[in-house]
Amino acid sequence: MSLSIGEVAQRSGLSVHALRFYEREGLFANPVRRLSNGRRTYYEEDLEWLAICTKLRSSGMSLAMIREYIELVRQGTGNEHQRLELLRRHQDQVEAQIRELQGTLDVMRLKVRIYEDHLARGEADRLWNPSHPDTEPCADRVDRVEHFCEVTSG
Amino acid sequence: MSLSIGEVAQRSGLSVHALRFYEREGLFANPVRRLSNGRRTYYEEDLEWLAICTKLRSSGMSLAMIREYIELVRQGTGNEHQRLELLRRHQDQVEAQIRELQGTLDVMRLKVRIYEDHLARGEADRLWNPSHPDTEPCADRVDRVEHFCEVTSG
DNA sequence: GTAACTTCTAGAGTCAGGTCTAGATCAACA
DNA sequence: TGTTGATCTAGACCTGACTCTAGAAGTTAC
Repeated sequence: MSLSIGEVAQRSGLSVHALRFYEREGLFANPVRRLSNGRRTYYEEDLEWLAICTKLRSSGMSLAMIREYIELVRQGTGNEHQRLELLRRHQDQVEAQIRELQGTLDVMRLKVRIYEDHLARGEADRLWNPSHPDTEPCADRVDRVEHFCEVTSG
Repeated sequence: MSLSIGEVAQRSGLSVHALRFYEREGLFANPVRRLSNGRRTYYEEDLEWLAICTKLRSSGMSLAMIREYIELVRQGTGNEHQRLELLRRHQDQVEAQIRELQGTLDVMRLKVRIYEDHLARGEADRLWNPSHPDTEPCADRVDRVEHFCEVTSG
């Protein structure tokens, strides 16, 4: 029921280096236990917490914020308001991030479509009329100003 | 119609340091022009590109990828397939990131709700029955295993 | 018993993406 | 004419989140 650092690394997806680093940084809920020979030994609940931890990390929560949270947890009951506030703060950040990404995504989809159309036309042009007059005079400028201007004005 | 580095910094939101850094890193579409006294001078199109650039950055596109893109643009027409592929690659990344964030968000919303309920009950308890038997025996464990377990199993 | 493997600690190195400093030049104003 | 203030270059420094190294010691398999 107890795991070595290597096993935890495998199961959590974190490196042994990262596990030691997280410990130094105070990111474990409980102090990591040692065997009599000095080696670290982990339990199921450590893995559970690490899973949460990496989930929060992947949503962009900083190690500092995770430490803040786990410190509140370590203090025990009575600070739930603070924990709630902390989670809400990150939730707001994540929501803002999603909105931002959605915005960029819309623009990129448009851009991709324009390239696709351009290529389709370009290939057709080459088949029918190699020196088509509508060909862009300066790909660079068209690229930035026409194809991407929605970014700047949106 | 031409702008100093300070003006560009103000309008783009990037620092003068960052602008010089971006230039060194080859992130400008055109080489930045200089006045006779050696000072940089920028044009509208540089601002437009910087706006695009920061949009892409804010969606997590690395400077390396932006450079890759702008290098294709600089090469002129003929590599639209590569540009398209590059944009699609990033689009996929952004989509994956959004899905990931949505997942974390769902979990956090649940967590927040649990804290809210807990606080509501906790306060009610305190009013009616200060030593309510349902009170959690170990906030720490409950916190990790009960409240957050959806993270590990979802 | 010895080779191969894992772990330990302290501390150095890495990478991205900037940020800041020093010392010089240049411009604007009273 | 002196004083701000903006800019220049080269290069050092910073932060966050690891990652790696060296040297020692314990573990496992044959």
